[in-house]
Amino acid sequence: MKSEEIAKIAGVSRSTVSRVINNYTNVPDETKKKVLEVIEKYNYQPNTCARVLAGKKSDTIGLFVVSIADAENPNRLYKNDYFNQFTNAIVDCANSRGYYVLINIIYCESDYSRVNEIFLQKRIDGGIVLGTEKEAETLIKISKKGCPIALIDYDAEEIRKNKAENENLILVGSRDYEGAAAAVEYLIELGHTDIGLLAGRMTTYSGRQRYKAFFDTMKKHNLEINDQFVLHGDFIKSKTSNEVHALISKGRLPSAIFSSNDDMAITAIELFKENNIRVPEDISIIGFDNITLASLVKPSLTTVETPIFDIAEKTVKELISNIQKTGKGFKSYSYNTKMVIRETCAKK
Amino acid sequence: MKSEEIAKIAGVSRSTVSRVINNYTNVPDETKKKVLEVIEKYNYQPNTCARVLAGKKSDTIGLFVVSIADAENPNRLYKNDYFNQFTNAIVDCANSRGYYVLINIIYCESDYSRVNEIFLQKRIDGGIVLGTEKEAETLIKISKKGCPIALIDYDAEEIRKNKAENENLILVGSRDYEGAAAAVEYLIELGHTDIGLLAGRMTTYSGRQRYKAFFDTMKKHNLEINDQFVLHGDFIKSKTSNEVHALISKGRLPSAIFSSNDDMAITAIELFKENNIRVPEDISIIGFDNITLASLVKPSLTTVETPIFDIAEKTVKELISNIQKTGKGFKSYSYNTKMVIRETCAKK
DNA sequence: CTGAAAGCGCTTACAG
DNA sequence: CTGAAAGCGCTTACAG
Repeated sequence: MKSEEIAKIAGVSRSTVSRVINNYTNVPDETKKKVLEVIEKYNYQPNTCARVLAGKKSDTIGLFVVSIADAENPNRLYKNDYFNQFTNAIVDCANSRGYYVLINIIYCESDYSRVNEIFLQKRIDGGIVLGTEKEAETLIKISKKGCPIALIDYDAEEIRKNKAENENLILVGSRDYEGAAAAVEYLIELGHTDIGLLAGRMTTYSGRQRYKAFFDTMKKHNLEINDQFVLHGDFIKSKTSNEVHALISKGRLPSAIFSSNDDMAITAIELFKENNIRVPEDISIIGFDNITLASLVKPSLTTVETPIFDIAEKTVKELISNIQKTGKGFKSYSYNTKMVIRETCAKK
Repeated sequence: MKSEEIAKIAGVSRSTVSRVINNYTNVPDETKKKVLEVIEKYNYQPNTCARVLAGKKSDTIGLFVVSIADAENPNRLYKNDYFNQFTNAIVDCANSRGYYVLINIIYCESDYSRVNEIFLQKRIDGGIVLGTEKEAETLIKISKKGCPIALIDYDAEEIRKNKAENENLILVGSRDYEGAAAAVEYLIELGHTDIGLLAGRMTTYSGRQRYKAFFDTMKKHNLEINDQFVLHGDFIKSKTSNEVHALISKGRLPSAIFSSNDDMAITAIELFKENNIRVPEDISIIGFDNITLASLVKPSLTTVETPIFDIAEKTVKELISNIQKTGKGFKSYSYNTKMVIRETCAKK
């Protein structure tokens, strides 16, 4: 069924059918009603490709999820709760605004070229990149060519520096520095002085912010940091296991650990338990993100909540506004985090 | 950049450029090389919509995830680990075979019309429906019109009955009846005779199979079933809480419970713990699915593993083969489940 | 207010 | 082996 057939049945021209579909104001109610009835009756849906080719938008957003999981794990992303929540929230928000979501997983640097390809193929009106802060230059270049792009968890300051003129770039994230600082302050308030760090991946903005906040806060309180207690988990389960194992085998432990995300915190807690190190009696630990799992593990994880749903919603909303040119220009938004106190931290 | 410009630069016609792109065999190597060089140099990507309009496939698969989560939860799907794993596996498999995935969340019956709409809009070449076994008739009707559709976790027998002539339908699932029967057998072997059931949603195939297997296996061993011990959690957390609460308040408990999925099992365990009922000392519990969480909760959950990745991979593979017409006809595949013994079941 | 016509960027018989 | 041309199903100036 195509618009021409609808036109014939309704006794009008294709132009008029098109005007009705596209909500032109200069179609008399009667004509409109007649056409809509036929459309309804035959369950007609305009061919999206023909519309796009004729100049309409595709109403499709590309979601590019950058996997940071272990390369050796064949199912990779597959188990990352944090990304899953984001993905669902984004799909949900987009769908409810009448947008379709084309989802892509990016495993390696060369996969970034897909972002550009998909834009060039005219498959999408805009893109959201979620994950490690890689290839920012590539993405900025694409956005400068007129493709609206939203970046989640990228360093706004860094990008703003010389890209302020960019009209198609949106940055959304959370104030992780403040969140991480609050977490460390909390441990200090509990009386801890010998605090360790489970650091995230330095190629991510959040990884760096949480790292920096840890050192700054410790310094602010004149607390020394034992190099042995700075573990590089890189947001990866296997690396975290290795690092925590190494720590345990050295014999001496900090009295508390700030972990740059929940996944690593949970991995660490598992290992501590296996080695008869009690949490929080022997060691306190605080995570970051408040993933679903955080409230379900035992002991439940004290953590800092990232407002995933708010971030996702804002990202979708602003991206759509850029696509429709209702709002333009470089935009950057940052959301507050929130401490969620549960069972893994005790007084020293 | 369009094919005509590439043609001009390469000194050939649009037709030839198109032939190169579409891998026609009758293009001499030299011509092919020349054209490919220009395409490469200018980073040309053909406009997908123009290709589709001219008769090509869109190389896009629609993924329709049916949410069964609590209606009152605004984030709904958002927290369902089981679906997330499926989604990721499907995207992963499709991407690696050169297919794009358009993802949609279906919340209510009326959302099913979107499946048809998206096909009619020519946005997708095929669709995968994942979730509760609703609206099978609607979906079968769509597939009969020539749209390849794959259904995950639908009742093959039921559909096969009078639809064997359907060329575009694929069913993939797991042998849940056998898996559930094995789980109940396991509890019986441990010496349990007073076994309860946490039943899933009866509108799902897996919900019914797991339910039926429980009753059949109990009967096979001449074990009585106490009506009070049959709880209807419907795969929903809040309903499960209510049912388990009611059971606990009645005072008498079964010595073991077969739960139709891990989510409900984990919810139940939480409640038992809150009421000082020890798992597995006071009550044994076995789940189904082996979601990520199952190995992480304490005590870790004994369960029956559904081979999510295998199912996803097979679904994508067969759907693509139907799209490309390399393999045709009604197809139905079923995968074996596997017991994963952990810590939540003890001898009676 | 509305129709005829051009055009979007491809692919593919068709003819040579 | 290859180009000119028709056609895919829309939208939108243009003219009336």
